[in-house]
Amino acid sequence: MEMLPISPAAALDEAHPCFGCAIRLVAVCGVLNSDELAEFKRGGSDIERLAGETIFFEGDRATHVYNLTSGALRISKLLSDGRRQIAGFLFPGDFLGITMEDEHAFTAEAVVDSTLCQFPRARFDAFVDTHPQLERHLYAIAAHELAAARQQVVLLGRKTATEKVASFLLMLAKGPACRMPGGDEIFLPMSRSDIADYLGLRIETVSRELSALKADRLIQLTSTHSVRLVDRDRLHALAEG
Amino acid sequence: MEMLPISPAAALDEAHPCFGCAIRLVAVCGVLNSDELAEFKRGGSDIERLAGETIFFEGDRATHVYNLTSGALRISKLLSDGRRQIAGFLFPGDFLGITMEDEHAFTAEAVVDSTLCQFPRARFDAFVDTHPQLERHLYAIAAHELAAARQQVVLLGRKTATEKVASFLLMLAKGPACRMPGGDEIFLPMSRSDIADYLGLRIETVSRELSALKADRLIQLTSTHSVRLVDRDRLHALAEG
DNA sequence: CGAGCGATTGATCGCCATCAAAGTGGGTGG
DNA sequence: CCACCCACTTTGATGGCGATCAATCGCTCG
Repeated sequence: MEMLPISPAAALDEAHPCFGCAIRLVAVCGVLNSDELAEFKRGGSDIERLAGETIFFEGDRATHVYNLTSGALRISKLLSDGRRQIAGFLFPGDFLGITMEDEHAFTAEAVVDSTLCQFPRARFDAFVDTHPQLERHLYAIAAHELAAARQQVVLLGRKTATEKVASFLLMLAKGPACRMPGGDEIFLPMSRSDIADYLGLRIETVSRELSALKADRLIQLTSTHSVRLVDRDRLHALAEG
Repeated sequence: MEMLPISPAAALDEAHPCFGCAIRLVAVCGVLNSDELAEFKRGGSDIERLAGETIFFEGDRATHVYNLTSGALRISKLLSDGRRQIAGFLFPGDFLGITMEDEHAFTAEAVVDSTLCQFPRARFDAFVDTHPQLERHLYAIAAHELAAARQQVVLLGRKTATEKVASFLLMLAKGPACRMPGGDEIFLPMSRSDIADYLGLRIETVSRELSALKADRLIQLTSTHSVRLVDRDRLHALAEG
């Protein structure tokens, strides 16, 4: 997910409800000025979810929209026999709730302890109606998510297990959310099971592919939840077939 | 793809450039009134593409947006070794060109002889800026495409070949574009190769699965490009695992 | 230190890909 | 009008990648 074009937000007074919000500059609210932001924020509330807890289930009425402020989420869908597909991960600054349907088509859960900024959908829609730049921004967000979803379609439809895992690591490395302080190390907040269900594989296969990349000196497994990318060029070559 | 909520468009004078446009009521331009539509149309032009011809290639600069007026399109991506994934099909009324990038990420080609309404992107964007209801509509379109792409993610990541083919047939049956005059028959404008590349399968597998569904009396293959859905309930049961 | 869960590694299986060949149908030219 | 051609589709035989079944490892927490 790339940085969206954002109009510069004004500095906020310390008393402003969004003062100190780590994601204000990249999130959907980043296009609002100080007064607009204050009005916007009054319509919402902060909520927390521990790792594994649910924001909403598929089939739930889509009563709210959300902005992820810290942590990580997964959006997933279950088939009747328990097979699960994860359609995406969300990181701080990401917007949750793009839909035109009454009911959510996917379940949203916290991958790790997370905090969100929550808004009733009706109020959010009304606010958007009066702020065209927000409407524009929402369209840009939807377009980005569409591009990401179609990339995942290519990955799932035509890539091998090795290519899938290499692509996944490079995708995380590209976004700012999973980069670790040092240079080439990335943080994997999600479990092997989450990775497998995102890539359309089983956990054993993910584990084997990671081990194989390690054996080939393309990566180092610095811990179960962190990976160092040793040779990005060869990783890219692998990822694109 | 479901019908979007459309404000009723006024009847058009016979001299109006969009008079007789078969898709005006469902397309992106459907939210415009007669005068707006005339202004909109002046910025665009009609183009034709024969079956197999390209609208744009992945990597091309995204200079235009399009509205499909007749025929069918596929949007696809090639891996370096020639593997192809089709990310979606477009039918009359569908909008082509949702992207925030300079370059198209996918190739768009005509599945059958097609006609499109073409607009320079800059002019289109300017027009959208002055017509908020159009912006809204674009957002709704993007949200729908996102939902469709994520459905395809689930299909590609977790469904079996049988489930994929059953889901595909039901998807086409749901949209109005492929329904044939009679009740349960649907028209498949695309080749087996297109179907295979959409479902992440090979053409032999698609053919075998269709034959198996026929043998099980769930469908009839009325011709290579048409299928009669005999037992939708069992088809649904198959499609959802 | 032991329990328990997630991750890794190993052995075997099955679905779908691949390789191969025959069938089908639409279009062209004789 | 008919015969041929070529591309697409269907059907058949075999193989490989990733799933499944199974066992061990290793970390965290009580």
